[in-house]
Amino acid sequence: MNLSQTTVSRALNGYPEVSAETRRRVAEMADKLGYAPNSQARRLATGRSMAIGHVIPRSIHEMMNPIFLEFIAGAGETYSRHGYDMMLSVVDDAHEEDAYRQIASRKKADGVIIHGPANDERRHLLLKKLNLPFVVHGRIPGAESETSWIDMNNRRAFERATNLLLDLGHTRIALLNGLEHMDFAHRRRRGFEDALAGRGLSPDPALMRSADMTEPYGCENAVAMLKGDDPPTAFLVSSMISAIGVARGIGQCGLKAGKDVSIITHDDALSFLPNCGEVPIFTCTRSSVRYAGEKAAELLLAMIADPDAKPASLHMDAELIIGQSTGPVPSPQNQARP
Amino acid sequence: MNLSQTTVSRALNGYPEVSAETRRRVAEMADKLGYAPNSQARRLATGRSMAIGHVIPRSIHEMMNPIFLEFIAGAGETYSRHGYDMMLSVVDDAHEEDAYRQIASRKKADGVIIHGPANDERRHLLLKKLNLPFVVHGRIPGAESETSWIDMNNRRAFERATNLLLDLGHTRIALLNGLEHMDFAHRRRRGFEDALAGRGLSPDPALMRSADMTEPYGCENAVAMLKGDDPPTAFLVSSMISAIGVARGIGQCGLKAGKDVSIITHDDALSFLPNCGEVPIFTCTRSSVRYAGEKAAELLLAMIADPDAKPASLHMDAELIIGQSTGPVPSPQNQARP
DNA sequence: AACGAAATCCAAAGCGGTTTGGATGGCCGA
DNA sequence: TCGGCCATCCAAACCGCTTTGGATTTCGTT
Repeated sequence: MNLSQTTVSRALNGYPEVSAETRRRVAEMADKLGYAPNSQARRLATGRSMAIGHVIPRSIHEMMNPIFLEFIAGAGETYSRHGYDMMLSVVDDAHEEDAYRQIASRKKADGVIIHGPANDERRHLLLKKLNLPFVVHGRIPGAESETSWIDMNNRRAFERATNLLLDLGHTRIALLNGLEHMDFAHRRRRGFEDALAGRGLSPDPALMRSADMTEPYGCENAVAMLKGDDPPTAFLVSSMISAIGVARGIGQCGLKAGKDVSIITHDDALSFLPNCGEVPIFTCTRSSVRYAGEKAAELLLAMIADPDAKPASLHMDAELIIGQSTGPVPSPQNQARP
Repeated sequence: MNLSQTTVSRALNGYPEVSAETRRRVAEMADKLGYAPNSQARRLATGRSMAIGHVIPRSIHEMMNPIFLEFIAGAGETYSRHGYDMMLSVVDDAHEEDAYRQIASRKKADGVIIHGPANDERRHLLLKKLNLPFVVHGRIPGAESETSWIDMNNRRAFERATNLLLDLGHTRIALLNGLEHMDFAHRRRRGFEDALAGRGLSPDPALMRSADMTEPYGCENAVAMLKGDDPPTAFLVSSMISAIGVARGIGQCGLKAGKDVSIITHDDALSFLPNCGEVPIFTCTRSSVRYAGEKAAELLLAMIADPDAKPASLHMDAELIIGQSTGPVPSPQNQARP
């Protein structure tokens, strides 16, 4: 070859100061030799780490679940399409701040994604101080205009779902929500309450729960409520997984979902829990969390490419899809009781 | 301060050639200034990337599911405890090889984990050629002794589970397996068949399925089989998620799981699908995939620390846990039919 | 009191790229 | 024929750390 390091670098990186012929030769050689620039060296020289960080606390919370993975899968595709790496840090809850500080001071990533913002979120303040670009998956209450985020309209989705149940004649509607110190769950609850208020109804605390969205959570609470006096005729559930539990609970009580008791769940469109077919099993509000991951990544990469741009955000509406799990409220005399 | 770069580096990295007093001063200063060595520079200088790669194909396969995430969570903890980063690459199926090549040639990671080995696995050959340390989660048939791996005893687990069902009097046992071109599913099937053979029974192809382990997969096949002639009295299922589907299907047929029809499932101990309590919902073979992740990471880090060490492996046995979903085979006259 | 070993610390040379500021040569118009 | 302008290519500086090989100081010994 007998070419300088400069020329090789320029040829490989597509700079114009190199002839087409030379570029071809370089590419050919690199291919034959299996050469690719050492990424550490390149990162050091350019000052960009070409990586996006995701720090996830170790605790077994809602996030550490398939929804999170699906988001990651979406984001990961976008990253690799743009030549970025994805860096995951699984840390002790107490060291979450440290993790961000390390990413910033050691320049481990060019930006991060904030997962699962809480009602009293503070991570964004730290990240601003650290001057680390970030995008929020969800929204930070009170900081909507000064941060970049992507979120679905949780309030509206649950308002619409509740209205559907009300239209079907249900008035005793139970809400099995996620942890309400998380922003998304908080909004869903507001949507639920707003819809009830719109019909002059007030929510019954006995029919509202907030916890990690496991399967048994759905089952146990469904059974408890259905066996209580004045049981609900419908359930509004925050996750497919819990909804499956609710369905099981309904079955345990000798009732039939979609007939004796209605269910509407939120469906994150998880790959291993398909809820489709001609008539999906569950009536649901659906929003692909994988798509959210893709978009969040795009947003973040754009921010990194143009640091002076204003914060951007994407607000998506969930679809309301009718499935087999909803029906009109049964007339009292037909209403089976355990 | 007025200390040389050399001294600072040594102080921070715990080398002995620096006095305790100086080390203290350096640490203090670093803390006050929020200084931490740039990781790219360090990686370049040391030649070690201090990262472990996980490449996951984009396709929606069994891996891209909560089980994978749980493994990741376990491994991630171990990594961060040892100062390693975790690098995830989500790539197009066709580019999986490229991804490994890049990791090796650009020195993006010091080692990788192979997920979901197939019956005709080849990735390990490439990695050997690339001289990239790796650990297999699962086993590569025919390469057990020359690779490092961690696996549960799939064959034995399903053999024991099948024997339990046989002991309860079941002879019509259905197997809803994962994709059998994957090693783990292949082994589970062998366990199932071995147990049957041990009692002089031969498996009925009409009662065996192999597919992605979704919820509907469980439900649809359970319904189809139960409505067929000569239906099974028990199901052996490869995943909790599908098992939930099976339970739903059984309910749809007007039968009761654990009474009319038995279910044993494999339980990966996923956080959002707890199957415990005094008497777990499902009788299961259980093995924590999160623990597997921790151990795999430890194995790999050890390999990296001592490249000359022989391949090591960890073979774990699953627990067989009795839950509510199994019972003796119902006598023919009591056997409800849809 | 002189000497060698041990304890500390430092200057400078990598690590493997990117980028800056020129050098070189071919081709054009005057 | 010659100066000027591109089009190409190159030498060297730099990115921020680790590590090598020495220099300097301290201290126990004889």
